[in-house]
Amino acid sequence: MYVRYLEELDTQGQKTASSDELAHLCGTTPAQVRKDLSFFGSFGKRGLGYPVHELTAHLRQILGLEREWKVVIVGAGKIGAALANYRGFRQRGFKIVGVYDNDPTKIGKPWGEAIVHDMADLARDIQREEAPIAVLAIPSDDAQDVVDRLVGAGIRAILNFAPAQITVPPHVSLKSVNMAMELEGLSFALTNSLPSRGVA
Amino acid sequence: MYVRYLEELDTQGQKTASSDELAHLCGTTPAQVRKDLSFFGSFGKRGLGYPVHELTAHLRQILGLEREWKVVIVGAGKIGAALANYRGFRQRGFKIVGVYDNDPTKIGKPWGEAIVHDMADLARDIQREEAPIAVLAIPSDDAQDVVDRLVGAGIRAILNFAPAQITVPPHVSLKSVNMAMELEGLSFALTNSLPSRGVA
DNA sequence: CTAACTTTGTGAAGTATTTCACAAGCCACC
DNA sequence: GGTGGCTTGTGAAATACTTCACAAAGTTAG
Repeated sequence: MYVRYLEELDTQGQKTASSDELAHLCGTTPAQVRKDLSFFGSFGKRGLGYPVHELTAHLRQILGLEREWKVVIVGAGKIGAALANYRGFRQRGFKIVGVYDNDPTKIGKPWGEAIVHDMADLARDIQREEAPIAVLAIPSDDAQDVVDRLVGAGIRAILNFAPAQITVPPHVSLKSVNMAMELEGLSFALTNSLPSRGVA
Repeated sequence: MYVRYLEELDTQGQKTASSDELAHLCGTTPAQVRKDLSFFGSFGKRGLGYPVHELTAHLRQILGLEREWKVVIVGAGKIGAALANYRGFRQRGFKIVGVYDNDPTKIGKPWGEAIVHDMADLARDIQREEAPIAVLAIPSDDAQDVVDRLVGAGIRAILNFAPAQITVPPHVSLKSVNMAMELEGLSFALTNSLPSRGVA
């Protein structure tokens, strides 16, 4: 989050930013900003704030954003399509090296800049391309099966959009995004008139 | 999360579930399950566990999932398309009452079961339909503008997919999902060989 | 009915996270 | 070069969250 806003400030030509300013941008508190950043090092100058450009570079380094990550998308449905075309991924250094599906009517068809590959080739291609990250956009029922195959092929991280509980071995990182559950969280907030922080 | 798995158990005809069983399903601990549930009431029977069907109903009540929520989707791009067609929303009681865009080449065109409406009508329709929830799938640059208009029209909750920082008044609930940021989290985990919980 | 076994609900203990508050450092101006 | 006004970095305090551990309550079997 800090990287996002620091890059914006950098583009605008701002040289330094105080913890107070970053806190307002990110919807948190100045103390939180200072604690967070101090965890990784001592980047700021007292009386002045944090050097925007330099701090951005430091954080990008820490987050591993200086390199390009190869990503495969599994599932050529609507969500897969949205993700494959999402410019934000490419902009931020994630290169989509393949889209996979097991639907024979989709395999071989063009798909944006790429074509849809057969899921049967997934394991081979992951190893050949050394793609460490997979984005999962398939129905829940198949999710764990596909994950097991990905893990077997040596995948190291998975971003899961299927609304299913999934398990992976400890050396594989997993993040799940469940859109219906996000809406249900809002339903709870509406039902119980929870105050919002006003920021997200 | 509990609702999701309880519904599954209910469908399978299971009458009761222990905190231990729920914990395994949800990737947490039995103590956590008991604490979470006890926050809302005392639902379980000692020696037996929680009554699956009854607990589901209780939780759905608490979460406000017993009613139907009307939802508008703003932005008829790829992400909007994926969301509009996402069956999970409808299945879980969220009814999409309209899709809006400001692109003249899209307005009036069919869009799944609905047609794309002009964003100019958004405020009027929200008031007429009394749709309390909006899903935002538009470019970041326009996000805050559109949010302000939604708030002005009386929207009460917003699920935002634009990678932008957005502010709303305290009476409006806001949740943001930033897909690139999720990937960046995985990048950090890979770069730093963080162990995963193995579950999500 | 009793005894052995389960499982909840919950204070208390243990961790983790956030906020406070202030010394120390840096800049700018005179 | 000294002084005043900012702002960081960070221990300590406060708060939040998770886990422990066990009495109480229910179930099952004989």
